[in-house]
Amino acid sequence: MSNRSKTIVDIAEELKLSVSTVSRALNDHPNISVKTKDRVKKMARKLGYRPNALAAGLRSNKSRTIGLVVPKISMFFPATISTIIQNKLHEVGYNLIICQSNDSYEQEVALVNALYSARVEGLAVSTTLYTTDFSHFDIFKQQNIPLVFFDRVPKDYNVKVIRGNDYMGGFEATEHLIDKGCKDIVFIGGPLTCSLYTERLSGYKAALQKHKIAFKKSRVFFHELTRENALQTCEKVFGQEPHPDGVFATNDTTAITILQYCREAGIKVPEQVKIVGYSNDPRTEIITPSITSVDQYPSTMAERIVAALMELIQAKHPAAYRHSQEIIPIQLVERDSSSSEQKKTRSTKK
Amino acid sequence: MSNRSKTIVDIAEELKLSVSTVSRALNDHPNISVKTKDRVKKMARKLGYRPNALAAGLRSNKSRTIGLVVPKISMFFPATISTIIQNKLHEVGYNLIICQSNDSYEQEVALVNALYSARVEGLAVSTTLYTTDFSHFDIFKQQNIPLVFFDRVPKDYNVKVIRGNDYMGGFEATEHLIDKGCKDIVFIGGPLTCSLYTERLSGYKAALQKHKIAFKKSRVFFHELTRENALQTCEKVFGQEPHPDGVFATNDTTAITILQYCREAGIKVPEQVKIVGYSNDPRTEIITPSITSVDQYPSTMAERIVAALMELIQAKHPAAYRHSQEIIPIQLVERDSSSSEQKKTRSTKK
DNA sequence: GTAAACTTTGCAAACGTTTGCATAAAAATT
DNA sequence: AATTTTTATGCAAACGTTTGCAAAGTTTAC
Repeated sequence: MSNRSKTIVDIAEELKLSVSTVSRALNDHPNISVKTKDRVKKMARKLGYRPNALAAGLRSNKSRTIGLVVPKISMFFPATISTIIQNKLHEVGYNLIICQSNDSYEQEVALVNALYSARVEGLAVSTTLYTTDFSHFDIFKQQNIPLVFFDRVPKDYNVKVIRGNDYMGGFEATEHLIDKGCKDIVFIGGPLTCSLYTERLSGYKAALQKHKIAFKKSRVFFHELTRENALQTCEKVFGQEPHPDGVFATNDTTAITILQYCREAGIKVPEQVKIVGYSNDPRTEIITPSITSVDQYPSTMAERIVAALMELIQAKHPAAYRHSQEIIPIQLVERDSSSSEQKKTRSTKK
Repeated sequence: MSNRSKTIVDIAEELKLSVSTVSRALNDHPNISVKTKDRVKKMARKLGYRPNALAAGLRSNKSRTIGLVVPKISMFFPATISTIIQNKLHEVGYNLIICQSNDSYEQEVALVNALYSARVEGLAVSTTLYTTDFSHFDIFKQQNIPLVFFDRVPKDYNVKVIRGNDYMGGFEATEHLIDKGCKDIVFIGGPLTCSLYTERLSGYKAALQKHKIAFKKSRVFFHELTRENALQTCEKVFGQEPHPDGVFATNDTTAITILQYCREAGIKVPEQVKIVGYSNDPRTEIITPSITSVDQYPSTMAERIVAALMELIQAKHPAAYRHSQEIIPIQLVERDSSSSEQKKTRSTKK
């Protein structure tokens, strides 16, 4: 019993055709007659033929595969982006290899190398918090393989970038708090090695300045935006008077943690302190009081990423496209955590 | 300027060695002297050599890649599973291709074929809600490629299965409601084509029976467990008297929706109706009142999946392992939505 | 000093495709 | 009827590795 899996050679022999004809027939090459195509396809089905993508990729240098590297696929924003990218790519016949760096630089390097080794035709990346050396991507630039950075993007690396308007996000979030009456606003950001947080910080500063509020170094904090770190910062911030009257947390996990801390500590939100988060994680809508957050339109971003990759893959003179920046607008979603109205019966969103 | 990327042939020429020696040197084959290995590796670095996984995979029939198919990577449970699988596989030098079927049977078939075409060395699958024909997996069985189903698993397809104890989950959730005083418990499940829901339903029925509560057909509902469908069911259930005093929702999105509906409609949870969800989605802990849910230990499951794949890959006589079932225990996590105590000051979990 | 054993390297085929070029056959043009 | 054009097919090399086998070189054993 021949357990060996069938190849186009088997089809060719069975039909007394050459392998080249079979190959072309299966790929719907225009030079092959309809009759032959039918015969070949029928025989392929009969023999249970399965194409070997490795062989095809090796020979043609086209793997029909895209690589995606994100910090963590279980976080809301990257998860949403990944979902949509995958679906869009599937529509155009590309496979996606999703990888997560776990915010480890070493893992990112390893993954990028592995993806190159797999000869992906394009790469989309949101870097770790600590990636400042981008030389592991050089090979992609050298070989002219489409390379798109999104969300967390390099600061000084000439490449295609698609990112949210983090400056505006920071600005609007802060100004919103000011509009609602805050005068003493804490900023909690991730490490400044990461593009996102420098931008959001700039926006924060600009809003303060516009409204003639002094920037105080003691009111800004930087650390990985985990629950544990957020709690520590809460201890510092609320451990001594005067309490701030507003907190701008640059991710939603942090915003949620602060809200819970305040609830526990008997600090009323939004009456005593108002909170704004970032990313519009579904949890912000569910918690009580619901949390104002900055929506980054992940689906728009994902669509743009796929579009950019496809453009670059099809481009004849690719170099031209490579160094542009696309900025996706953001939108502040106002909820109860920053409300200035009298508290009224809470209403769930329809 | 030679832009062509370097191969082991280039290294061999440079060093006046044969390609076979170079290949073996790079793979740390024991027959190669340490001295040669060093020379080869140094030269590889110098030339900027990058291995071609397609070529290696083609020749050796070992792609060092695993495929994963889940319904949707942005949902809590599959996202968590994917994250851990990816990390575990990375540790042992395997790549992972994550795919989502979007609960479409056609897409599942297409993805499975693509993964076979990519010659993955193993496949882990959680099926769509509607997969009842599993013939697209036959090729993996025929070719003896490790195949592991998890969570949503086939009912009549002889294969390795790792799943949560959904029967017990259904039983404990229901019994818990009964213990808390419920006598009229609504069950909301997904389509019965999916293994999960038949099991959970059996558990529900068993708990009713044990406590001598009659099973009423009018109190069970089946539909895709989306927010929209949950709202419709709410209309039916709460649109007429008598209201049930308990609801067992077999996923957390549904549980959350019901809670919000009740809040809106002025039905007090848990006083008038108690709610239990399924999966222990982080949102259940955050919402007020927090929702009792069944934890499925996704990390344990993910670890078992990877372990099973690795065992199967290394197995000499693979057939033996193939048809076993592993059942991961579940745990009911009690929260406020099913509490029978007097309402007291709400306390956030530490 | 010769045989046996071991270590290290090389030869060449193989993996399953794709593709440039040549060619045969058929159709269209003169 | 001869020539050109078009259509359909085949030949053979190539993609970059891995690997069974042979062989050369070195060490060990008697």
